[in-house]
Amino acid sequence: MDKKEIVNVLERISVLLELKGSNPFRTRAYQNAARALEASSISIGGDISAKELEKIKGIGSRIAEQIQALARDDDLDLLRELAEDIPPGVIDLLKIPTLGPKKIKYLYQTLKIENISELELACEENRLSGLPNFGPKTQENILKGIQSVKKYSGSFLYADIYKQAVEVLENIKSHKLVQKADLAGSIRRKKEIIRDIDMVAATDKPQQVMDFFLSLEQVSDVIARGASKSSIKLNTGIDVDIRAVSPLQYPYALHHFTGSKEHNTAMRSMAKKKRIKINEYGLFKNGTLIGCKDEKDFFNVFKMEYIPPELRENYGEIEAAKEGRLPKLVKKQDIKGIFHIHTDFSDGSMTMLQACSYLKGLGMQYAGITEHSKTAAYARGLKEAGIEEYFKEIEKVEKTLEDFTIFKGIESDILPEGELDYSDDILDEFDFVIIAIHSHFNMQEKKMTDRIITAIKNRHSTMLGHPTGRILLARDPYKVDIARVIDKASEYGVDLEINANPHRLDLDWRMVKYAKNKEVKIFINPDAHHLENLNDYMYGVDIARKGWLEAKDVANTMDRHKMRKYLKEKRSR
DNA sequence: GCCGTTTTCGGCCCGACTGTTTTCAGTCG
Repeated sequence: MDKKEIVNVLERISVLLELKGSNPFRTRAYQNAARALEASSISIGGDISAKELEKIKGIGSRIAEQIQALARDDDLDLLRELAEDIPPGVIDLLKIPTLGPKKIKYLYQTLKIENISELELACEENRLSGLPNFGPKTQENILKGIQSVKKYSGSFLYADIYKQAVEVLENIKSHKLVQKADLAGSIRRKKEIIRDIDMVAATDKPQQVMDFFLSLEQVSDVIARGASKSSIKLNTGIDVDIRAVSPLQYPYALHHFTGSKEHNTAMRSMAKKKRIKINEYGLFKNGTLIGCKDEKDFFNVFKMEYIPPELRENYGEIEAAKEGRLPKLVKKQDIKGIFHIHTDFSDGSMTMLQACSYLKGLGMQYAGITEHSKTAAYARGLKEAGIEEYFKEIEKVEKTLEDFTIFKGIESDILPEGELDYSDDILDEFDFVIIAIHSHFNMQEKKMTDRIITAIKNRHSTMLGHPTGRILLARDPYKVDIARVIDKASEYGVDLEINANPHRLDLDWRMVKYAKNKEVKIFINPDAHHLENLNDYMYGVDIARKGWLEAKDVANTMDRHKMRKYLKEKRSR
């Protein structure tokens, strides 16, 4: 089993233990271990040593052994035993809001409810109402929850809901009693998938702000209404939570509601050792508030650097902030040029001139045009005969634009055996080559990994495009040992792409950090087919930041002269 | 199950809201 699968197993054990009602701290130990393993840069092979694993904080002797067993045999007695006790459908019940492990366990034991459909039927037949601690309201809420899960997946793409979030936020800000308001939660942390929108408002009259919030025209349902905290469902299906606090409490509340839960837990635990209590209202030493005017002050109380929201995942940011070694995260302004652009030469809708003029208008210095290669017939991939015309067009457009460089590129398919689909002679003519998988997704992991590594070894390869092939909320990544791919990319001097298309955001930020540790450079590319997609590179910058990247880690922060030299050196390796 | 400036046992983050109760457990973030 590879690292990612082992992380999944540990998370699964945690969920199963929770459903069994085991010691909650044991449950959390597995969760923590999963995160710790995921965040570590350790490489997992069949011969991984327990000692090596135990060095990771959060992994003790017992779990180290279990990870060893998983890496070696793909098997674990504990998991098998737990899975025998609990049918797979029961785990799905956790997706239903208002339903947690305790209630699920009870329903499973008393009513033998094993999946969502059975639960729905039981609610409709009024079998829940009347059970101890279950009343008519609970039953109704569960039914509502099931409908919501069925109708919406319960998850949303960041790009799809960001606008709605800002719209609601602007509404809140417009209220005369609101002094300050910000987005918080996963959207502020720039997670690729968002389950709900969180915001915090500073006001001296929380009740009036709550009333205003609940009366917004986008509200389709009120989930909770409290004196300082409320939740609503928007008519687009996503929930919004808002918290109103006094202006004095605002920085603490903003930190609290930005999370993540794991970051907060670790911060509180750390604070507690210094006899400081953290809650959403403040930092308290012996019951006395430690004043902070903003989040920067907040971290400063613990002699920590300010931790940007993107990094607050308890992936090592707390230790790094204490030691003053947080990265200076890459910014949108650092990006000097854009690669991975499809024009109407293959399956794009814009002309080359439109794309490049637009980028120049954004202040960019260069573009790397990449049409699909010939195997991608569905996308009108370039046949050998069309390449000369393609180059001529590039040269023509380049001449019309002053101080702007266009690099001649191709997105070359990686064929099933790992070969590229043009001859060496032809590949030699391009300034750069993005290698990528577009077919034969269903391969065994080893075969897929070897296929990609074979392509990485090709001296023409500049970078690996959308490295795992995932489509968020739609298609799983193909089976690939991405850590091994990154190791080989590092060895052979091939870069990796963060595909910034909001449906992809591939490479995943967790692995971006891994790539950084392996000194693999990253290109942030929009994979644009339409003019408006060219701006998507900004989502890629968010992901790069979330993966701890600095400007020097991102290839397309180079100016156009350095980039030309860089690409040339890559070709001659 | 993990961990240690309260160290090898005894803790393990903190609070709001809901729905069920009649003082609180469960869920959520």
